[in-house]
Amino acid sequence: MTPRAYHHGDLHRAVLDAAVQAVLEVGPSQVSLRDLARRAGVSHAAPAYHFGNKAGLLTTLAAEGFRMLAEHLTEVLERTGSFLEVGVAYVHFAVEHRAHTQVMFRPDLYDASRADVVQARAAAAAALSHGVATLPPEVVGPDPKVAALAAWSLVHGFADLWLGGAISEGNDGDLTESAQAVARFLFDKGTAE
Amino acid sequence: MTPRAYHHGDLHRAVLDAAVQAVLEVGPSQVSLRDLARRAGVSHAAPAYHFGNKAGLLTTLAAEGFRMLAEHLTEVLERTGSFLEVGVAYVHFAVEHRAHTQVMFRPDLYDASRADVVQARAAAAAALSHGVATLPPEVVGPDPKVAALAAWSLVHGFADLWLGGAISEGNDGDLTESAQAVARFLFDKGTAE
DNA sequence: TGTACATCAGTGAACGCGCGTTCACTGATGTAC
DNA sequence: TGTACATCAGTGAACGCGCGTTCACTGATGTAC
Repeated sequence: MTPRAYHHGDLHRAVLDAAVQAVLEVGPSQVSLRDLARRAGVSHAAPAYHFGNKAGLLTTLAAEGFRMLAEHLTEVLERTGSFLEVGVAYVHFAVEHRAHTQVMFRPDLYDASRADVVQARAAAAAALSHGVATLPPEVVGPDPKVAALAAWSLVHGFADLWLGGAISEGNDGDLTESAQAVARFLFDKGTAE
Repeated sequence: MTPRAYHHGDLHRAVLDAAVQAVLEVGPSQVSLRDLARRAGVSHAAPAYHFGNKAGLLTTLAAEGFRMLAEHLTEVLERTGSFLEVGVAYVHFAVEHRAHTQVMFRPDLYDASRADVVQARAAAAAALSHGVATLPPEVVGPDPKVAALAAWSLVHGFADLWLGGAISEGNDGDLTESAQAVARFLFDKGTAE
């Protein structure tokens, strides 16, 4: 009943949501503030009011993404206690929050040194490391750092290849299954068969 | 002594080289034909003459990248016979040919269905698969496809994280060493310790 | 309950810019005879 | 060796466009008294 109030209510959020949609449609580098304003139904100058400029907007989106990822991984680890599940959760996150992920790992598009990004990103990395730390020693091997790095590389690479369309071909469909199989390949050395 | 001949000689190559440089400096999505023309010292319309349009230029660059990658991996496999070396070579390629790699795995920027890209890309995938096929059965496991996918995910993810600046922090410097350690983590299950 | 005032949220016109693409053109090169 | 002609490679002016950003503004909201 108030179709176009002067005050939007939560334009901050609306612009971010529009950005997610726009990233999915035109890619993270083609997003324009004017387009987001159009999508949100406000004047073209409004987004700049909330985010300063384009980089500011994408920085906020990246920080949000890392925060969500950290929470997601932590939740899965606490609930399942399985690092395999955490790996699969990483892949799921990337696919389900494709837009955020695409921005997060393209730091040339935003200000990667902004405090909120740095913090959220560290939290996500910590969640992964905590997961690795729960694995039995014979799986982790002599250097936990290497194991963590391998785990991160594996799930990140899998997600990136999937998102880039490089995987789907030979592999028919089911993402979870593929992700699990690949993660198992890495981490089921000494554990139960 | 012929500072500005009307005919460049090999403008095709010169524009591609300029594109590599430009990608390194401003990112693959910010490359503009006019900038490449400037870098190559020709009129702004010249690049379009050779590549049709911007997408055509990037498509050519992607195809060239996949071709080089396929050759590189094949060469290393034949020379060393070690799949571990192939994995490390993949990472090296991504780092040494950062510009090509960045374009190759951003198919929204180019025409991924063009024949030369499809072919070169298949060749690179085949080289990786051949590598996996040479591993002892107890390492590959029951499903060679999964092993190949895991291998690709691992090296690709490692390279992507490295390029994105996500790795260098905790890990001090030496790329080859890190890449080897990570690849060994994946593939030294049953093999010699 | 009412009024004055500060602050917040969003507007819309204007700017200057670099871009992709088109197009008629021109200079250089190659080929046929 | 010379000439005519076709083709190739690159030019430069022009077009229209969407963009980021600035800025004076205005409408709505919140607060002090």
